[in-house]
Amino acid sequence: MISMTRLRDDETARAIGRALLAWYVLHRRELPWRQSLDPYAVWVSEMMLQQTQVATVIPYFERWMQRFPDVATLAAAAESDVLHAWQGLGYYSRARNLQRAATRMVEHHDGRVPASINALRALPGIGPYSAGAIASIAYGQAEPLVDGNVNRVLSRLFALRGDPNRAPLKAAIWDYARALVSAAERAPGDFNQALMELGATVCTPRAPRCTSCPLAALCQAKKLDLVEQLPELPARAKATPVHMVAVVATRNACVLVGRLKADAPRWAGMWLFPNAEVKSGQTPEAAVRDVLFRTAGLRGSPSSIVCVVRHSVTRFRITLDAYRTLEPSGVARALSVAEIAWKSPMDLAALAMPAAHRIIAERVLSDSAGAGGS
DNA sequence: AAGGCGGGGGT
DNA sequence: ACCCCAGCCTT
Repeated sequence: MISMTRLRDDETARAIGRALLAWYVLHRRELPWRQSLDPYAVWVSEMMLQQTQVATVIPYFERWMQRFPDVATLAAAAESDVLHAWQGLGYYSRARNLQRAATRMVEHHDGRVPASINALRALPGIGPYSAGAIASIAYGQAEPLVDGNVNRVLSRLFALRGDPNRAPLKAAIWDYARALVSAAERAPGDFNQALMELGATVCTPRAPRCTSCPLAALCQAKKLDLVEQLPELPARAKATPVHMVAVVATRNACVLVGRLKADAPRWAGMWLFPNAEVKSGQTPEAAVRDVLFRTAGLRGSPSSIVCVVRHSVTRFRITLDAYRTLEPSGVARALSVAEIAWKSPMDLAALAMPAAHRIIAERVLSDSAGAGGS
């Protein structure tokens, strides 16, 4: 492998920069957030791209920029609007952090996205990666960044053994990234984007396209036939199956939904159908009755299945059975939620719901439209 | 249906 | 320096 001391003042770093930038000019994808270097747009796109792929992000980004075109608009927005705009992207703390950071920018940074790494790092939701991305892409500073793509590209390029997400290799990769971006000082933002673009489109996790790679001649993993072995990421734990039920309680052509409390561990402030895990030894029907009573104080039993939603989140593979419960008895009260409401299926569209519950809501709407039309 | 991917925050 | 996080896409 090429040592850091060699790389720092070596022609190798400049050769890598030249080859990568020449490739990037020809192969960069035209993406909405690349049309301007507005720091706000760069920041929003980076937050959206953190755990979500480019193709998914594009329509969200465009809607977001229409709805919240600048820091001040975002800071002043209602949280429910922010969550609604983020709905479907997942990991909703990203959206809440975005708005919290916007508020701080209004209070402490003259309503602008700060440029210094330290000021960026102090903002909620901005860690080492995002700070480097904003500083280099939006402000042209020679700051490094390391994400999953960079881990993979540099692990291969320099044939680095070990887990890139753990010390000591983690620190070494940041050092390599810093040395490389410093050697590409004329265009640090483009260099960093080129590194990630290469990882996303050529130096892919599986079946990398080495024959199309501008760095193939310099790649130590290719030379040593280690491309498929690197990076050395640990195997993930297997997903745990979880069985859950959701209740679609109906009354007067409306359905019952609850808004989670602000301190809920996840989906805080969002709207969900009453739901609970089916504990071992418990029947789904019992789980439905139980959660309907504990959430809203209503008594009722499931009559039919609305739909079954299968989705995976982190290390859980969830099967969510949605049960229709007709005319439950009692007056709905917000017991374990911040607010409980009967909504017409059409009105559900205005609420911020996580993806699995949005699927149920869409099904409820299409069922009700079918019933009304027949 | 199963497997793969990831940056930030909290401890 | 860990561990955890409640999604989506590809195979």
